[in-house]
Amino acid sequence: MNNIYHLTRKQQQLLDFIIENQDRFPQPPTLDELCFAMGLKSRGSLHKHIQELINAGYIEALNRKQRGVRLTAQYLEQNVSLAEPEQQGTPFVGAIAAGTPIEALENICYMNVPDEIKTDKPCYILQVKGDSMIDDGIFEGDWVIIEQQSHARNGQIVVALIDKTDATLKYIEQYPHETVLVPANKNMSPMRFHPQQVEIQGVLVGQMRSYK
Amino acid sequence: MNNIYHLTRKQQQLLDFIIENQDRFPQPPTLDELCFAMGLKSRGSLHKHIQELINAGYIEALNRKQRGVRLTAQYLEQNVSLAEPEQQGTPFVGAIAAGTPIEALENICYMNVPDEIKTDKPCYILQVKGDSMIDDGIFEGDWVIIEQQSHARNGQIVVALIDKTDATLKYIEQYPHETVLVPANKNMSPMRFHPQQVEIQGVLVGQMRSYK
DNA sequence: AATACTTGTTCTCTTTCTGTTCTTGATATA
DNA sequence: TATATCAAGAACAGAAAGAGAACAAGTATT
Repeated sequence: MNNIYHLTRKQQQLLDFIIENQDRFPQPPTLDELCFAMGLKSRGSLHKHIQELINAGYIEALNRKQRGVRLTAQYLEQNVSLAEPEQQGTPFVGAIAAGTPIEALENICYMNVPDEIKTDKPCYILQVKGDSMIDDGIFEGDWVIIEQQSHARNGQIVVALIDKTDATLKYIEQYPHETVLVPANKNMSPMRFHPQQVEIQGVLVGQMRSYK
Repeated sequence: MNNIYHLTRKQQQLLDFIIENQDRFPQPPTLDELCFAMGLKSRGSLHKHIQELINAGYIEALNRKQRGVRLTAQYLEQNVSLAEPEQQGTPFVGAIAAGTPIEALENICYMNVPDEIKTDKPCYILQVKGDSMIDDGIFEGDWVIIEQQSHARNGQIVVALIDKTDATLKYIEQYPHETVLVPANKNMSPMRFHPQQVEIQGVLVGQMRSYK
């Protein structure tokens, strides 16, 4: 599978198509099916491309076997290794303040957050406005890393959306008949809501601050 | 790829364009596509420039093959190696506590700290023991990112080595006849030293914490 | 097992696309 | 003025791509 083998446009296009649609076919497609799917009228034309992809090592030789168009094992390996380092980082989506909805950034940017302060699951970053969590060492301007999830355990710090309008970062205590959001600020009081009023948008997993 | 070939303005411009827009083309662009993208009307004009870039070693020779304009493998390598100088991350070297020297880790590990909480200059990471900076939101177990330097401005938070034995993280105030290290903890008092006793090992530029 | 059907393979022919070369003229640069 | 740089366009040759026919090997049906 040396890359001295340069694919032509159509060959690349065909390869992309096969890769993207490999799940769509319960079994590997016939040439005719592939033709139809790609808008070609002649198997012969397609076959030439297939042959080149075989030579290039992307798909297995089909040797007259029917429904033989399948990607090479080697290629699949190579492909996952290529696909992995696509991590562009954790999205920094906006600012969160007590009492107002999340201010979304017009253009999301991505930060390279170390694994130590995030999780394997989808995370996003918010910048903190206000000082409702100041006693816990979360200050105005800090970034918080939030794991996206819709439930939480009591005592966790969560991003909570209240009445579908106001987002806030608070400790959460959930009881059958009420949900309490507790700030970490001795000048502020816990807020009590009906459980239906509060929607959890994520759980705090990390925090960071710049002193520059 | 010797630079004895000095590129003309237009050639350089073309090269820059290709480099910047290589993601925009799903496949290497044809001369026509490049013409259109650059606002030219004639392939012939473009071709001469391409030819020079080939001679200069930036672009693969296309030898009548219709596989479009693609950058040389050598050039790409050289380019990424220039752009990303093997950043293995910021070294996490140990823990810092008030009153004892830095506990060095036996094997240093590296973290991928985002640019937002470090600087361009050499930085390292310490884990905080104790609560001498608790009023400033730096808690036990937090990581602090330190820019390595031997001087600081008054009011900055520094890693200070006292009498060449004890390292500590404190605010610093330097006067001609004494240096004061101020904790951010209302239960602790500022400590006063002769300037010779205190050696600055770095300045705080960032902090991060895990809630996992 | 014999049959018809499906599907992969090979071939030729044709059309379209794309890199290459030239010539001409315009504009800048020394 | 002389020179280098650049753009435009025409013309050409080779490459890429598609259509279709004919064949052969596999698969399904009876």
